[in-house]
Amino acid sequence: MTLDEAWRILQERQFKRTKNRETILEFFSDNDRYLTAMEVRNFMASDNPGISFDTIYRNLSTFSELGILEETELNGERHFRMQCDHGVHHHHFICTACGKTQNIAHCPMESVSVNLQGFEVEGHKFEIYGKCPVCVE
Amino acid sequence: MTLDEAWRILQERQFKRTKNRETILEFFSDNDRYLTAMEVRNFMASDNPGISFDTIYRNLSTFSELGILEETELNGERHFRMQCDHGVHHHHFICTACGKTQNIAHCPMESVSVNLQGFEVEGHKFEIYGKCPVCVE
DNA sequence: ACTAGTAATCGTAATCGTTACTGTTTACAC
DNA sequence: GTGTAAACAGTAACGATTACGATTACTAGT
Repeated sequence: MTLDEAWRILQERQFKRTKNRETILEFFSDNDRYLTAMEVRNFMASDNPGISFDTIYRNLSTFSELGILEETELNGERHFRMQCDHGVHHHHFICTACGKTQNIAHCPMESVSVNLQGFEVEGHKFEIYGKCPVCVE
Repeated sequence: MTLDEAWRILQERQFKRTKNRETILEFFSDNDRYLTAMEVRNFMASDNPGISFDTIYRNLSTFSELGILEETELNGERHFRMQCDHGVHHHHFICTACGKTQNIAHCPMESVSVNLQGFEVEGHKFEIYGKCPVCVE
């Protein structure tokens, strides 16, 4: 997901172009990994110390709903990253040290349907956790 | 995991047999599904209204560490259930309405190693969410 | 450009789930 | 029974998230 694509989506849905949204999107665009709300806040605080939690969480949730960001939960904390691969279904290896991800093309759902007659599947989560080559020492 | 097995593990490790632990374990034994700390608390409050959060979370964490309970995180809340299948590796379908689970024998890790040279894998999570046959309407 | 209307924001407080602290009580070995 | 460490109750603190009233700023329409 590029910045241009993100803004196109926002404009289509009549969301306004504000300085805060620009800053948030640039931050995600420059950091290709999972980030917490607090990391976003700390980054934004450098040129806007009074930034509100309301603003951050509201925008992160909006971006996530629009498919601009993808979201996961690690250790009880929401993490966000720029949507990758233009919405093609995929999973992630996630580095527990730096948040960097590696795409996993294989989706396990193809192999499990046999077990689930009568069940209504709404979603699934497949994530691998560990250290990326940079963080492994 | 039966009550007897749980108590055997606890006695091996010198944990004391207390009324609170009995109540907690019975609750999990009688409810074959994922439960929250709050559900445990509400159940215990019926005969012990002054039950402390400390007691509940400490015991749930202990049981989880000992492999008596298994634990997952759903919507930012820790959920616990009695360990099933005697520790054999497996995954779950989890009903988002009632917390009931269905075992998934297939583990996707067998199919992904090719992507992860140089990565140090520490763990993984594969869960399917939806409605069980009882909760589907 | 000006203004109105509404979306977005700030500042702060409230909420939720969880963890931590301090005496007091209890289980269990001797 | 007695001693001792574990477990507990009661409560406060904590971190992440959500909510709210008042203010500001985008954008469309004139």
